[in-house]
Amino acid sequence: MMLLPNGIRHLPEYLDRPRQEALVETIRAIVAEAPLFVPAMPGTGKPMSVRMTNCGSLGWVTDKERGYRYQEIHPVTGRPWPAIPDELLALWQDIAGYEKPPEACLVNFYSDDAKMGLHQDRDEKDLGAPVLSISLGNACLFRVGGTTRTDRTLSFKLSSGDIVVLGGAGRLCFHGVDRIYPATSTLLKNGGRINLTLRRVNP
DNA sequence: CAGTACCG
DNA sequence: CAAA
Repeated sequence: MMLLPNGIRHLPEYLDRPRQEALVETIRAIVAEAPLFVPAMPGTGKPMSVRMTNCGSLGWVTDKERGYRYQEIHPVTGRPWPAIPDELLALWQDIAGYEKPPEACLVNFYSDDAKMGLHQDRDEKDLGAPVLSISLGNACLFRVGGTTRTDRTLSFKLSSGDIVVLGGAGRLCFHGVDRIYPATSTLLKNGGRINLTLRRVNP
């Protein structure tokens, strides 16, 4: 386990290849039920480069008019999100060290040219629970900073099967994805990267 | 500002 | 507003 500044935990190769493959199949089923959508920035409506969907009782969404929020239904289909699969609930039990289960699992799909700007996860009412992030597919350059945007940042590579835990002092740290490294994994036949983010929303 | 322009 |  790699301990980074602010107590952020990096668990390299936490998931072996068979577990990664099983997760990808599970995600395929979720995406079939809750299709990927293009999120838009609040105010400007500028589309983000990632596509996303969710599973869980709540999903994180954003659009021009209403901005960042959690809601119970898919913004395009209007249906409830699929349930969080047992394998992810088990992962949370094993790693998060938090009594209540996650309510939201954000599924972000990064094409090989997608990025995610530095941001904080601060839309959850329960900031005591950690945020658990799972990487699948092509590697990425991940960047983490401190709790203000101007704090110095540290960049490192995340590979398929890696898990990052933002908890404790690191819960509100700025973080983002600067680039995807194309063709660095054979897990996803069509390339790209999937990130799963498990979060507890309500105390 | 979960975004991006610009410059060196 | 800053890193890359």
